[in-house]
Amino acid sequence: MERKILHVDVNSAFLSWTAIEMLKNGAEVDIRTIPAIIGGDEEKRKGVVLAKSMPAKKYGITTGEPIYFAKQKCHSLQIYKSNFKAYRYYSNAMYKILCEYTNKIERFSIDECFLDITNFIPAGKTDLIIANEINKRIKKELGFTVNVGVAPNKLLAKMASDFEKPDKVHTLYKEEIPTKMWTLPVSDLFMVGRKSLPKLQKIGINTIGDLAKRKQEEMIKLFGKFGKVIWEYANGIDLSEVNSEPEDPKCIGNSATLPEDLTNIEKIEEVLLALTEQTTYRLRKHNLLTSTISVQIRTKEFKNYSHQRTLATPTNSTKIIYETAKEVLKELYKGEPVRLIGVRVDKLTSPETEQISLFDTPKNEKQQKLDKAIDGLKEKYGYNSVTRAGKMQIDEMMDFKE
DNA sequence: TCTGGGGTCCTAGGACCC
DNA sequence: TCTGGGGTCCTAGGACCC
Repeated sequence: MERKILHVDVNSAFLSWTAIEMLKNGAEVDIRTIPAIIGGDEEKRKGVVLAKSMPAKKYGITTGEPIYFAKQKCHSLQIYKSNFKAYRYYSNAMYKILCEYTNKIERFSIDECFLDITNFIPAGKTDLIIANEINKRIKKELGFTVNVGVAPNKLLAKMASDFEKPDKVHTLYKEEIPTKMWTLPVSDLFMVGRKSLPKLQKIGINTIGDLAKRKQEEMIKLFGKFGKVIWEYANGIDLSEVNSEPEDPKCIGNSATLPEDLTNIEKIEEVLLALTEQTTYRLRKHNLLTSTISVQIRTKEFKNYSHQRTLATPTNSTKIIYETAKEVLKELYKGEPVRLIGVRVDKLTSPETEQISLFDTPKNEKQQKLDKAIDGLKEKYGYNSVTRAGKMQIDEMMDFKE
């Protein structure tokens, strides 16, 4: 049986949400109607475009590019800060509306959802009618616009929602693939990015149709598993289910670009501590343990290095994870100026399924109690209410979200 | 010129085991 | 001097997504 899948995508999400938040607070201009972007702080070297208005898009401004470039493209460009608290609020409000249409719904990101409405289409209605209803209701009730893609699977629904924007509903049924999708440049295909585009062009693949018409074996030979995936996507094949069960994360990490390059190991360790505290706090909030700790650095020259270490016993202890991270950093760091530091925990497991290691060390109950107490205070009074000595400035330097 | 931060998945080489 | 094959796990790096 053919499925009925919708993909709902908020138009210029961060910018739209900032716009309605500003209007709510008495702003006179709607920043959706002028060349504007949401961006990081250039002075703190976080200056990239996170979202752009439609007028800004007309100047050729793209998401992810340095604000410095964006300004050169448009001298009157207005720049606004992100507001994740508001974004979460609007994301949840939208999700709540979408839940009225099906219970098979997946939050793909803060501003995108997949809905499987196959078994939830009332008599007399169609998938397209429901898509239009959703589009109108969100605009009316929440004040921002969305694109909705209507298709028999997730990939096609996502491709459809990416057609003309904003505030549009598009279908991409099987029979529409040749006319609506194969004519597009291959870079428009989901998963074809900056690096694979030139490789595809080199072998004469310029449109999604070019890719679809190749032999699958040829793509596998040239690109391995990735080749199989993009060949299937080009042919509109995607059997993946809309997954309504939020899964446990596979990894948790925090990283920060520093306002200035650091070479002083003590300073680098201070930042590492702040990052480790964020990461382990989130790890405990998920009620998970980790057994692999990795540290990442980015140099002044934008070279990335990482090292990791696997522990015999899973843990969520800030102390153990920080001590490990420090050791990993020591073997990683060769003295070059550091632009970014990151810490990440992998191989996450639930305490219930924890294997008792032969080499298990007695649990440090005192340390566990301390972590728990600090978490409680952060929960109650805000993340930055409790800071370890010597890292106050660092917390201010990094915008903690969540 | 300037280049965020949070993730997922894949690959390739090496260690180690049977 | 030469020297298997299959499997798992670990590590470092990278592509891609929003």
